[in-house]
Parts: sequence; C-alpha cells; structure tokens
Amino acid sequence: MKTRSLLRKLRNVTVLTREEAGALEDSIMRIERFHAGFDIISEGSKPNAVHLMVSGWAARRKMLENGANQFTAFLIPGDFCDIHVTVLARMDHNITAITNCEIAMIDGERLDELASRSSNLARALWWTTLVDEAVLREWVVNNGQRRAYAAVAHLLCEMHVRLCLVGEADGSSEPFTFPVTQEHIANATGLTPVHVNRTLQQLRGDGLIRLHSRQLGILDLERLRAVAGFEIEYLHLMPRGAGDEGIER
Amino acid sequence: MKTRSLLRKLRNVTVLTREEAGALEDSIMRIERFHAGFDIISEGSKPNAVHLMVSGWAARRKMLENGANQFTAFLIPGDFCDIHVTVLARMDHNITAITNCEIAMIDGERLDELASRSSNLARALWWTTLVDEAVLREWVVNNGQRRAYAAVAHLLCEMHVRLCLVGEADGSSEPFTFPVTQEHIANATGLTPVHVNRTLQQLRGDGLIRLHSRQLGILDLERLRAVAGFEIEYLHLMPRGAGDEGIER
DNA sequence: CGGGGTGTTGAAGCCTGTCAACAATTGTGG
DNA sequence: CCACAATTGTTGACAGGCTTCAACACCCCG
Repeated sequence: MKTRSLLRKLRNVTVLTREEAGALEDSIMRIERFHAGFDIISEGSKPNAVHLMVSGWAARRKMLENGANQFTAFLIPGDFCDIHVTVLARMDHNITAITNCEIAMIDGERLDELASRSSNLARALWWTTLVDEAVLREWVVNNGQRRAYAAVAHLLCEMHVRLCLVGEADGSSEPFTFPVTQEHIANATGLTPVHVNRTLQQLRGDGLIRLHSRQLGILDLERLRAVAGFEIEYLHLMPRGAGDEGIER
Repeated sequence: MKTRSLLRKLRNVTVLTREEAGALEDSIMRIERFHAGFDIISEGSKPNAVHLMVSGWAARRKMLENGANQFTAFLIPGDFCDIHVTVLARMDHNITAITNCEIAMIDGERLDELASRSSNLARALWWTTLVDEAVLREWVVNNGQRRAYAAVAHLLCEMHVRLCLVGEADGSSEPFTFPVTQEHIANATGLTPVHVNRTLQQLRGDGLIRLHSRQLGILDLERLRAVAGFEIEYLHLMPRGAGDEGIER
C-alpha cells in the first residue's frame, strides 16, 4: 500500500470507495528511492511522471545566485511533488530529499483518467492542490510578517497538523519524528541557522516544545499555537466533519 | 469584451479558437464594481461564482491578529481571484480592491464544462493556476531571502512582465500605470512603508526606475533585473513561442 | 578513534523597524 | 475653482532583531 499516506490524508475530507483507492494504487508505475541530500527533481527538468511521497521528507527548494536556498514547502508522505507538471514545460525549482525517500512514480495520464471518471476523487485531488497553495500563502506570511519566534512556532504547528493527517503524529504531547536540521528550518523561515538555534532555545525554555535528535515533542499545543498566531482554518479540514482523529481544532 | 485581458494572457501560451474565446465571454453572468479599499471577497465567505479581474488592481490579503496585513498576490486584469473555490468550503483570505475594480462573475459550472469540452482551454486555465503558484513561491523567496532593495526591485520586475502579458505595459521604458501606494508595496514585501520609501529612493537614485503619481517607468530593465535576481523562466512563458510582444526575455 | 555534520555560544555590526513630525499630493465639498 | 481634510510620501534619530563571523562542543557513524 504505497498510497497509504495519501489515502489517509484524502479520507480526512472525503469518503473514498475501495475501487477509487485501488485505482490510485494501481496508477503507480514504480517506486524510486533517493538518498538524503540528493535532488529528486531538478530545476529545468521535465518530469515524465507524477511524483508522490511515500516515505521520508523532502523540500521544495529555490536557489539564488548567491548560493542561498529558500524552501517553499516541506513534503511529507502523502504529498505530491508535482501533480500537474504535464501542463508546464519545466520545473522552476528543485525537490530535494531531506531524509532518504521513497517516491511513487505515477502515470499522469492514468491519474487524469481516474479523476475524470470519479468526480469525488477529482475533488479530493483538487483539495490537496488548493491546500498546498494555502500553505504556501501562509509561508509568505511567515517570512513577511512574523518574528523569528512566531515564525518557527508556526512552522512547527503546521507540520504537526499535516503529520497528524497522515498518521505520523498524533494530538498528544508524545514526541514524533521531525527529521530536519536547524539549517533546514532556517531555509524554510528565511532566518539564519544561528538565529534558528537561539529561537528554538527560547521555545524550549518557555516550555513549549522539546526537540532533540530529530524528535519533536509539543508540550503545550495551545500556547504554541497562540504565540504562532496559528489558525487551523487555512488547512481546510472541514468538509467531511469526520476523520479528524486526534487533531485538536 | 470583458475577457480581453484574460484572452490576451492565455494567447501568450496557446492558440484559442474564436469559439473558445466566445464561450469564455459567454460564461460571464454579470459585472460587479468595487471601490478602492473595499473587499471584493472576504475571509470566511463562500463565493458562489468565479471572480475574474476585468479592470483595476486588487490584492490577496491575509490579516494577522495584531492588525498587520500581508499581501500574497497582486491581481491585475486577466487574473482569477478564486478559480476553483467551489472545491473548498471557505476563503481563507481577503481579496481587496486597490483601485476601483470591475469584476466579472463567472458561472463556475459552466467554466468546468468548457474546460472538459476543450482540453486546450483546460490546459490554458491550468497554466494560469500554476503560474500563480510559481509567482507565490517567488514571493516566499522575496520575503525570505532578498534584501529590501532586491525584493522591491523583484516585485517591480514581476509586475512589469505580467502587465506586459495583458497589454497594460510594454517593453519600452515608457511609464505605465502602477496604482499602488508605498504601503501596498510594504504589505507585499514584508517591509515597513518607511523603509519602502527609502528603498524606492535608492532605486530612483541609481537610475533604475521612475515612480511618481502612480506611474512607473523602468529606466534600465536589464540592470533592474540584475539587482533583483529576476529570472523570467519561473513565469513559464515558453510553450507557444510566439505572442511575446515586446516582452524582453 | 577520527571526522564530518550539526548544534551552541559570544561579540560586533548592520539592516530594518519604530516613532514622530512635517511636506506633498490627492480628493472633496462649498 | 478654491479651501480644507485626508491620504500618501518624506525625513531624522534611535532602537532592536537578526546577521555575520568565528570558535568550540556534541554526536553519530564508519
């Protein structure tokens, strides 16, 4: 079940039939593995398959002339790297593996077919795209308006919810795997690694989080969300009303 | 021809038949007018029509608890405010009129129909969506990595190209209408109005732009793009290869 | 045991924010 | 068409958040 995470995510907002789920699974042509630090998709390339994250973490990465990197998204299991690439000629950014990753290569045309046969599935796939966009807008806010302390907190809140959606975390204060370095957080928030370090120390000192050896524990979710100005509505989890296992609203 | 700007934009990347163009025009139910400063669509609302910018400028605006505003896009003629809203329950941000605006209200279902009948049109609409997303990623970079000077320059470069695409500017150094206040630029770049002012003075002093009474003249496009680190590829203008009237690559 | 990546700390400086006042421009009503 | 008000743009002084640079500690892995 390489689509396990994806299905779990979709089922937060819709009901999928066994057939729809099976068809998704069957659209996978093969699995590819990438080592941490390597590019899964490179800027300028033209992917000939849709890439779906099966396991591991990756990042959308834009490079600047001066060598700086800015992430525009973290990709976790269940996320598409490039649903709809077929429309555009070339990738305008890189997708880079943060940890070792398993990527499902999906036949794009077959996916289109499935969507045209099941309006329900089409809507669900649309939903993932639009939520990705909403997250991206929130990243603009993070980089533009929030101070380091709130920005880092917000990022942690976002990832926590998204991880919950695919079952990689739960609503408790139990630590979950959070395999990014402080430099990765810096690339995501537009801060320097040094300042991320100091900011994390503050968050730890304030009793909001625990973050050690790639394990993140959220000690006081309510307060963390408060300092982050995190409002969960932008993730659009409402539609079905069920399936929100353990995610605090 | 309320779809004039949209058609002009789409024709930069594809060929549209007279029928396709006519069908788009016919999908417009009515035109609504909004005064500068007012919300066209509000956070939390559920639009029952697709909104297309016909004339004027608007902005996607996210509000923070402290009252701060962050823009996540400037909308100009030919841009959709919310193509695909039907998929999500509610707007997670505001669309605010910067100038007086004319908005075409389009029947969403009819638009879906058109797209399903013409894969060419569907692709073109997809293209607009994906370019909007690419622009959004670039805004993350702008807010995260670029210094004020480069960020403002980049924003001007982006708007210049986009205005060219719909015929509101050309490739010359002739001034064109650029109806935003320094506060708007501040909201877009994550800077304060005061600092935007100083940054614009620098850009003017360096002989790169002229900006007075809502008219922007780009005096040295090449140098402006250089200081901005502006690389036009992210706007994905290639596909058709023609139609790039006066836009410098 | 060694080495590279990662995390941590300190000092110094700069970019940008803040506050506040004033100038210029635009819009409005008489 | 002028006068006034409101908005927008401009300037200066000062503060502060974050960066930069550099050194060192830690940890995991071969």
